[in-house]
Amino acid sequence: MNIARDNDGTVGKALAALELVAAFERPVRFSEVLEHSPYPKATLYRFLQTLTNQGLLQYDPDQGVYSMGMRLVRLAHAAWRQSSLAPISRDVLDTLYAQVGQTIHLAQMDAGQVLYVEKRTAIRPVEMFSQAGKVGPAYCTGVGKAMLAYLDDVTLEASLQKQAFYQHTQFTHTDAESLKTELSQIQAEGFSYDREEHETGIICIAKAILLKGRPIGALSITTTTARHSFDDLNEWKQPLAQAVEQIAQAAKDWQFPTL
Amino acid sequence: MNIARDNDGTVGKALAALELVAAFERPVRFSEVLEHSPYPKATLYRFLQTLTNQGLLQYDPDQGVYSMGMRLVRLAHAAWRQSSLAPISRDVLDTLYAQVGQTIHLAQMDAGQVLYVEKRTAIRPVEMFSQAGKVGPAYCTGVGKAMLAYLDDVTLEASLQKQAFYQHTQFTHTDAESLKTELSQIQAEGFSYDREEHETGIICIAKAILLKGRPIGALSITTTTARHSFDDLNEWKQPLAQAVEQIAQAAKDWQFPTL
DNA sequence: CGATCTTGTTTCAAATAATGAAACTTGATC
DNA sequence: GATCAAGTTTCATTATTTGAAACAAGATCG
Repeated sequence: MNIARDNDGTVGKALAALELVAAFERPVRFSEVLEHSPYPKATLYRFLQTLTNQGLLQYDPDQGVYSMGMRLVRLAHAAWRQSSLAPISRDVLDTLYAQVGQTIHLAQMDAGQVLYVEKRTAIRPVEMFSQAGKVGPAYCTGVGKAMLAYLDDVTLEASLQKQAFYQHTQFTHTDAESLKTELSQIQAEGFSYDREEHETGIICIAKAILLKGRPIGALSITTTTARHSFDDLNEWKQPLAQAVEQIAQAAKDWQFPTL
Repeated sequence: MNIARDNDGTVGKALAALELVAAFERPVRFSEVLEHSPYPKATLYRFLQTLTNQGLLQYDPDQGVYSMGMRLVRLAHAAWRQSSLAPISRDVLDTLYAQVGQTIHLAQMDAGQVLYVEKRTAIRPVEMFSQAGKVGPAYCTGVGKAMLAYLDDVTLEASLQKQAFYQHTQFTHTDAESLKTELSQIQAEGFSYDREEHETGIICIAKAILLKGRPIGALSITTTTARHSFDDLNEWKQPLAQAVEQIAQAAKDWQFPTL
């Protein structure tokens, strides 16, 4: 519809408070949240109390700290099952994993960011950034760029606004222009690559999953420079494309809600 | 600090509307939600709009249906990481699984129900929200009874009120009294059993994870009557107890060295 | 040992947002 | 082209939220 501003009344503000707590990634005192909050003391206090009552937060009286509530996990389970690509992609991912034996990620777009919804880990898992439910940047990941490449102009601009363009490595895109140039190439080629743009030594090949021409997700095969060269990535083009096609087909049959 | 009623204003009501959608377990039309809703048309309409704006719901204009939003998955990831037992239990579960080779569940209590936060199976080692986030009844599962057995009287009564006592099988407890009797035994013995109370042919042994005398979770080893007898379950007592002890220890140490 | 600071909680009148019956729009159906 | 169902908007009324300030409860200090 329009820009997701604070026109959502009390609910929007309460959720913003919830995000404040989430951002800490650890249990927090009331005063800590207050420091980072735009709301006055009493207001924030009541928000946290309401959220706790509702099970969206947990309060530990011993330590006097708030942490994220388990009700979210229950709700997320419903979300994951009914509107992520993950459940319908299960078998396809298993097959693809059996074929390539590398780490596989299935991701979707969420608020300009990449949201990982499913994963298959390599036999010897390299300890790296990613888990289902985890979010990552779009501008410097294979799956992120794959999806960006197929967005319509309006949505793309909105998404680009949200990119941090933080230079994680020497290969990271640091501005929208150079990223856009690559997005054109990706659309032309149909495949997207992460050439150590997010983490040194980590590379991947990715491909967008399209429904009615719009990207509903992306699939990637990840490896390390220690084990494979950039050229090696192309050997997975065929199985990757096939898996993407199968998921797209399944999504079509499932009448998956478009973003 | 009292019964979680509607004293949570707008936020509580909006979340109730979200639960309405979640309960369908599939994308729903506005009118379908309305039928099950205590709110008038216009009110519910605005709730769904707000929730959609906030990414807690997704709206598919083509089909005119609402489904659960991906923002929940993102938030749940934070909850799962920072306040579930799952992350700190990882290694312990791996070890236990290697020892017994049976399906393992790690659960916590949430609103009188059992919330599964982690699982190990032979087929798929890492499944996040597909299995984690699932809820089950407390009165007829091994993990549920294990936790109930250690609740204080007040909390226990509140939890018992929420049990459905639906007779899943011929072995299911159908009233609070018979359940209470078993809870005493469980507390005395330290172990809890599911003797086909939830599903015919499925049995398990479970043990509560205690912190300061209070149950913070439970761990179970599940098998089938086809493969094992009730007596066989006791062979896992030792490794199960050890795993529970290790998780309890990890939870204790996890008390944050306040920054 | 009382004073002072820090952190968390409650109060209450004013400001704001939520409410819901009813009217309206849209699109499908006969 | 009339009828019906589903979804959306309006607007005066009502109820909730708001936040400065006062208050309580520990800590820490002189």
